[in-house]
Amino acid sequence: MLEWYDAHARVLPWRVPPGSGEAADPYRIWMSEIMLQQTTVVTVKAYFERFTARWPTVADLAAAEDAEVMGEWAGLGYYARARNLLKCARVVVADHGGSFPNTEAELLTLPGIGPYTAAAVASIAFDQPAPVMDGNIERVMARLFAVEAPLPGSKPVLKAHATRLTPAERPGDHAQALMDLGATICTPRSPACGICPLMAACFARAQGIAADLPRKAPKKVKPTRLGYVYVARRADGALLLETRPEKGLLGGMLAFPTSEWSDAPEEAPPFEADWRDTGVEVRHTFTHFHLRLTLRQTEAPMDLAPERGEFVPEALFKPSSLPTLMRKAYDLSETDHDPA
DNA sequence: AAGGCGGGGAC
DNA sequence: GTCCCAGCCTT
Repeated sequence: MLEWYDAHARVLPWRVPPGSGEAADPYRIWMSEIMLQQTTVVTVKAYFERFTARWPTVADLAAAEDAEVMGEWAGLGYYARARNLLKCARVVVADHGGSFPNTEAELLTLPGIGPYTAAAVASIAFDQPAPVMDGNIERVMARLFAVEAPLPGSKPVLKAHATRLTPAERPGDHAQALMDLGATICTPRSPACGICPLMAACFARAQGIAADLPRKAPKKVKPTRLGYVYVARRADGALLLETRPEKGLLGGMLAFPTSEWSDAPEEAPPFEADWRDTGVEVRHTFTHFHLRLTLRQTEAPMDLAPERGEFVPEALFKPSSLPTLMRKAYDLSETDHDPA
């Protein structure tokens, strides 16, 4: 596995090339692992570059304003990660002298760091033989040992296989090798068994069932929820926006006011006005439901003091600081701005 | 143990 | 449209 990795390791912004002798920066490894949770490498790259350029050290990040970090994270999703990222940076500075702890057990106590991330940081940044388990490695183990029991019940068996294979030497490169393999060869559909370095050892390949593994429990159907979203613009271009509550969907993110989201939502405009029915529907799909928001718009008087949210001057408003649902509403709203 | 929690790309 | 992704937290 390590020979294959030395020859084929992907070049990634947070990765130290194998054999370079360079030490990995725990801050950068941690940052990349948080961003990579349930998120593809392609998506993460640009965010990782922006974050590390703006905040080069954990102390820089710990000193940042909450709104700056949430705005920079906008579009990446799973916003609890951004809130925990900042919490974690502040704990590392306040309680660990600005250096990440170097054991799996200590890392596991930090906000936003669970079993996967603790093992990944311990092995990649600190060269400790902590067995790393993620979706890629689960799939590789299920195929390598032809585990036919469905996920998530089979997780303990897959973890046992991964633990047994974790070497004392270069455990971080071993873990990254398995993840690279899962991402490029042992893919969910149409695995490229013909060029796989583990071809000779793989039981699923021998049985011709590689593409059928891992089996998974059937998923639930996503319901559709409805609602209204209210875009109010003043003559000077300022937009009415609010910061959503810390907990829950899009927590801590900038947003246009909306009604409740349900089967039969009631209108809930942020202030009394002649709200135009634009005839536009904003469609978006979250992890567990589809959403359709009817777009309402109005011109707000300059002297209005809203009870919800506040008017953000045009010069201070960055569309890129909105989560994608709200960015869609902004792009679909009728204005003189260029949707491109 | 189960459910909440984003978004984009591949098919 | 569905499935998947370097998962974590709450209940």
